[in-house]
Amino acid sequence: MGASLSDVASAAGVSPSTVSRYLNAGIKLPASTSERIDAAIKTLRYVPNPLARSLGRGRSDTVGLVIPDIANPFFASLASAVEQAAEEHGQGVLLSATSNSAAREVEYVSRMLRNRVSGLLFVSGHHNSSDLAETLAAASGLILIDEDVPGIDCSKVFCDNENGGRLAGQYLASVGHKRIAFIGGPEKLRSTTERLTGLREAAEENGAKVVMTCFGNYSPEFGRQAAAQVLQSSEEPTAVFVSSGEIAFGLLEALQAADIAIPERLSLIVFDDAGPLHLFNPALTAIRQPIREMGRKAVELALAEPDENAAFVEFLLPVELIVRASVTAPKAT
Amino acid sequence: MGASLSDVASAAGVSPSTVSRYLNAGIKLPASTSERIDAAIKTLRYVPNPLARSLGRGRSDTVGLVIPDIANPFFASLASAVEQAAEEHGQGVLLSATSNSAAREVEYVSRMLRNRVSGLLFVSGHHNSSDLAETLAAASGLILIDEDVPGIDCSKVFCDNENGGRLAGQYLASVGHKRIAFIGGPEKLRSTTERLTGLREAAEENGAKVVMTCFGNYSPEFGRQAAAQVLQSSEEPTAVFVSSGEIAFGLLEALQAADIAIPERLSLIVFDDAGPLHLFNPALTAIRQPIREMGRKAVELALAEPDENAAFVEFLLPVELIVRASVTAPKAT
DNA sequence: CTGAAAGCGCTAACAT
DNA sequence: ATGTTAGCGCTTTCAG
Repeated sequence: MGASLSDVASAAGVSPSTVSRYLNAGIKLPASTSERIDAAIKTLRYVPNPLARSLGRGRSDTVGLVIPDIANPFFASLASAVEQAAEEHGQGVLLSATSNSAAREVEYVSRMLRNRVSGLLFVSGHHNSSDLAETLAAASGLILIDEDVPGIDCSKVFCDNENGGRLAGQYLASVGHKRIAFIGGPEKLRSTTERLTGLREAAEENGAKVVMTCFGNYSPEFGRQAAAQVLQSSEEPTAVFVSSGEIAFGLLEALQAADIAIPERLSLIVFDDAGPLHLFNPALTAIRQPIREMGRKAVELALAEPDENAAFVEFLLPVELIVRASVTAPKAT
Repeated sequence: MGASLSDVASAAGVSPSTVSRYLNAGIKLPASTSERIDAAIKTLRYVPNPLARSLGRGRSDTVGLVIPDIANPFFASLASAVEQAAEEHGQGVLLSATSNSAAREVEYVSRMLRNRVSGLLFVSGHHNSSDLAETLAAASGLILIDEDVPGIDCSKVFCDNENGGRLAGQYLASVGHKRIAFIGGPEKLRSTTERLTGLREAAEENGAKVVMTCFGNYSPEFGRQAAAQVLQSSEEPTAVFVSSGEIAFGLLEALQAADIAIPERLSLIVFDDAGPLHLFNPALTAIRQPIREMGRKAVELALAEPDENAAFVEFLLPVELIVRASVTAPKAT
C-alpha cells in the first residue's frame, strides 16, 4: 500500500534505523538531514505501520479492556473513561464484552494477551474459574477493575463498596427503616459481598436489619424476579437496596406493574448512579461511584513502568450518597 | 514468550508452511502428521500471534468502530451489537470515541486504517471536513452508520429517519397538537434534516405545523438550552419532538426545574429509545431505532467479500412508534 | 502435496 | 552518532 520506513530512508539518503530513531527516540540530527527526512515523509505520505511496530517491539500501543457488557451504562461510562485516558497516553483501546460468559472471559483475555496489549484492564463477572486464573497469571500490565479475581496478584482499582453499603444503611436507618431487603449481584462477587457487609453493619448499628437477601446477575430480568421475591417476603421489608442500575431497571418495572408506590410503600436506593437516574419516576436515591476516576486510574497503573520497585497497589475510590426522591420514611406500622 | 509456529513445526517434524496451511487453510494431511502437529501444539502450548499474522497478510482480524461517544446509550448499544456480530465472525473490535471532535475523527479513522482493520464502521458527528473525506476515500471495507458523509462512496446503514419523523408528526397531530417544536441535533447532519422533513410533512398533512426549530449537539447541555428556547417561544408549541435521548435528558431536567408539567402542559416525543425511557417521569413516548440490527448489518457488509460484483448498498432500517405517557392531547386553548 | 525462501514493516543489538 | 544486520512470527509464492 503506502510507503514504508525504508522508502523514506532511501529517499532521504539515510538508513532505516536513522529514520526510526528520529521518529521514535526523538534523537537530534543535523538540520539538513532531518529536513530531508521530513520532506520525504511528506512527499511519500508515509504513515507508520503499527502492526509492524508492535510485532518488532513485542508490544502494541493498545490497551485491552474486557468487560461484561458494553450496553450497561456503568461499563459504558467506564469504557468512555478508559478510552479517553488511553488516548491521552497515545494508546488505542481494544474492547471486548463477554456477555457474562466465563468461557469468553478466558478467550477474550487471552486474545488481548496475544495481541500484546500494553495494558489489560479487566472487569470480571464471575467467580472461580481456574482457566481464567491461569490465563491471567501470565498477563503483564494487568489491572483488575471493580471486581476481584482471587489469587491474582496485580494492581487493582475498586470503589469503596463496603462504605457504599454503610452509607446506604445509615441513611435508610436514619429516616426510620427497620427492615431492609438487599438485592445483590452474583453471590460471590466482591462487589456483592462488600456492599452487603457494609449495609448490614450500618443497619445493625442503627437499629435496623437486613431481613432478606437475594442474588443474581446484573440484568433487568433478575430485577424483575427480585421484585417478586421482595413482595412475597414474609419479612415485609420497607426499603430495598439494589446493587446495580440494571437490576434496578427491572425491579422498578415490576414494582410499577404491581402498583407498588415508591417510596410510600417501599423505599429504594441504588448502588451506582450511571444513567439518568435523576429523571426516573421517582428520582432514584443512589450511591455514586467515581467511574471516570476508576477508568483513569486503571489506565495509569497499567501503563506505568513495570520495573519500578513495583509493589502491586490496590486503590479504593470513595463513593458518595446522592439523595433523591426514592427513599422516604416508612409508613407507620 | 510462547512457542512459535516454527517451534511447532520442528517438534512435529514438518515445515512451518505445512503447519500454517494446516491451521489456516484447513488442508487435510495424513492422520499421523496431523496428530503430531496437534500434539506439538498442545505440548508447547502454542498460540498464534495475531500481530505477525496481520502483518504478513496485510489485514488484521479486527473491525474498527469509530463513534462520537461511547457513554451515550445509543452508541453503547450500537457498540454492543457490533461487538457481538464481530465476534461471530471471529473478529475483535477496535473502538474509538471522538468526543465530537472533527480532528479526532480524522485521526482515529486513519489509525484504524493503519492497523489494517478488516472493516471500518464509522458514525460521523460532523458535517463537511475535507480532511475526513480524503482519509475515508482511501478506506476499504468502510461502512457508514447512522450519519452520512457526503461524497463518500461506500455501503451505508441508516434507520428510516424520515419515516420516524412522519410517525411522530402523525401521532402528535392525531391527538390534537397544532404547534410542534423540533429540537434537532447538529443542523446539517442527515439524521437531523431527515427527521425534520418527515415531521414537517406529516404535521402539515394533518393540520399541524412545526412552529420552531432549534439545533445543537447531542448532549444534555444542549437539551437544557433548548428547553429555555421552547419556553420562551412566542409560538407556544404544545408538543416537542426531540431528536435524541441525550438531548431529552437535559430538556427534561430543565423542564422539571421550571415546573412544567409533562405531558399536561407540554407533550414530548423522543427519537431513539435507547436507555430505560419507559421508567422516566413520565414514561417517554419514543421512536425506536433497530440499533442491534443496524450494528449487525454493518458488520456483515464490512466483512462481505469486496470483489463480488460490488455495487455499494444503502440500507434503511425501519423505525417504530412506542406509545407511552409523555404525549397527550393539548389543553384546550 | 510439501518444503524452502522471501517477504510484511519496523526495531534493536551490534558494529563502525 | 549512523549504518548493518538480524530478527519479530507468520503467510505465501515458487520450486521440487
